[in-house]
Amino acid sequence: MVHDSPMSARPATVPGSQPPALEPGAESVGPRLRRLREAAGISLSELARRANVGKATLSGLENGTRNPTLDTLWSVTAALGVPITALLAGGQTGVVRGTAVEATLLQVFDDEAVTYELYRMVVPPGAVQSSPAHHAGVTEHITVFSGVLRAGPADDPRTAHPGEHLSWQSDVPHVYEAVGDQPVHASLLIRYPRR
Amino acid sequence: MVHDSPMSARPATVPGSQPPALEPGAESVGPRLRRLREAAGISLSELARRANVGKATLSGLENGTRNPTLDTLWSVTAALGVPITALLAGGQTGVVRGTAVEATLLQVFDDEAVTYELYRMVVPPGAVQSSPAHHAGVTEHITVFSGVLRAGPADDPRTAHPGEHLSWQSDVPHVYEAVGDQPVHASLLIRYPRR
DNA sequence: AGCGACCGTTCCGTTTGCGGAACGGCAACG
DNA sequence: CGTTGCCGTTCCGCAAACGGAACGGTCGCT
Repeated sequence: MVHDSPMSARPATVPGSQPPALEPGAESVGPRLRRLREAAGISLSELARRANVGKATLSGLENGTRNPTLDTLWSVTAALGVPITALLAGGQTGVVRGTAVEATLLQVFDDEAVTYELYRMVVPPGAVQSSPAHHAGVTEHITVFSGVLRAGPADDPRTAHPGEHLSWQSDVPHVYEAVGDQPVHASLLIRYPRR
Repeated sequence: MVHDSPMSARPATVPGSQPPALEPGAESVGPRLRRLREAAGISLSELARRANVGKATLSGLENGTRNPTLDTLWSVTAALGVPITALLAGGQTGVVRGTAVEATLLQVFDDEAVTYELYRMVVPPGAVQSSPAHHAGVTEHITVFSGVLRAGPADDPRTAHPGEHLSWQSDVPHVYEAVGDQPVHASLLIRYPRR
């Protein structure tokens, strides 16, 4: 079930989400494609030829007047020799904001009986983030990049310095807090055993 | 930051690249979407409702009988709260293959004085991967997803079960090995303090 | 100048992805 | 039982993305 995101706030997938025209990240696809093509030093016509797509398609894609098909994206990025994520990454990662932390969803792993969500987390100094209990069996794993983090179960938090690791069962309320006046950068891995 | 990707080489952009039907990675989008949706614990109809797409679209998408529009992909992944790359990634990231392990570079973090490389690692059973010493100060952090891993300094490896964590100083030769006959899936975080 | 090659855009008929409305299947109720 | 509710699939008219063929513009060359 909707494994609650770490900060309990869902990424605002507003129920009545009505994309008015184009998605936020979509409009950047055109410019990005154009830059990639020009970096490869080939013309629009040439790329269209190599990718086996129409020049009209490519033109419209670069100018943002078309809503390309996945096939088209595969063809174009393959012909450019870049991963398809080069056009799509970064724009719309799931960002979760709590009162004190900001976490960006980087990857989701689905293994046989477990789902892992990997976040990149920043905890600014001067505030404490409390997070309610998750479902039973959920564990969190943090590796600190920089700063000093105090985190864990609300009644028994622990401290980690850069390069160190923390993990705990998150079926109880837990907290995150930056120690000192430096923000904490860390990776957060949440493990959800599939019920 | 411009962390040069480890494999900056162009993937050969075959001149006569003629994609016959569907691209190699495209066929995996359907199953991946289905698993993400089921991991979120919601029905097809429910996801269609939240994403403002037709059930027909979603059904066809999961079964691989449609060639979705970028708009559709944005809507669906946004409603799931995952980055769009969760459906598309994996095709062309930097893959590092050793004699026994295969690691996919997911992210590079450059913080003030440290660089982190985050890998997704698979260790097949029946072989031992030896890795030479890195520079001083380099540490490795592993979280096991599935399988049982035995890894660490060559003279003192330790064992980790699913959900458990290992870390060690990797300035000495170290090893990775799957215990039992199941492959090990894990995340590997390597920390390089900037000299 | 004229000519040819190529550029990127626009027009247009065909193809196809799109959402809405059915459909059958299944489980939970009265 | 019949009814209700939701599931996932299939049918279908419509909007739109598609490739091919024009188009005007800008270079080199004769």
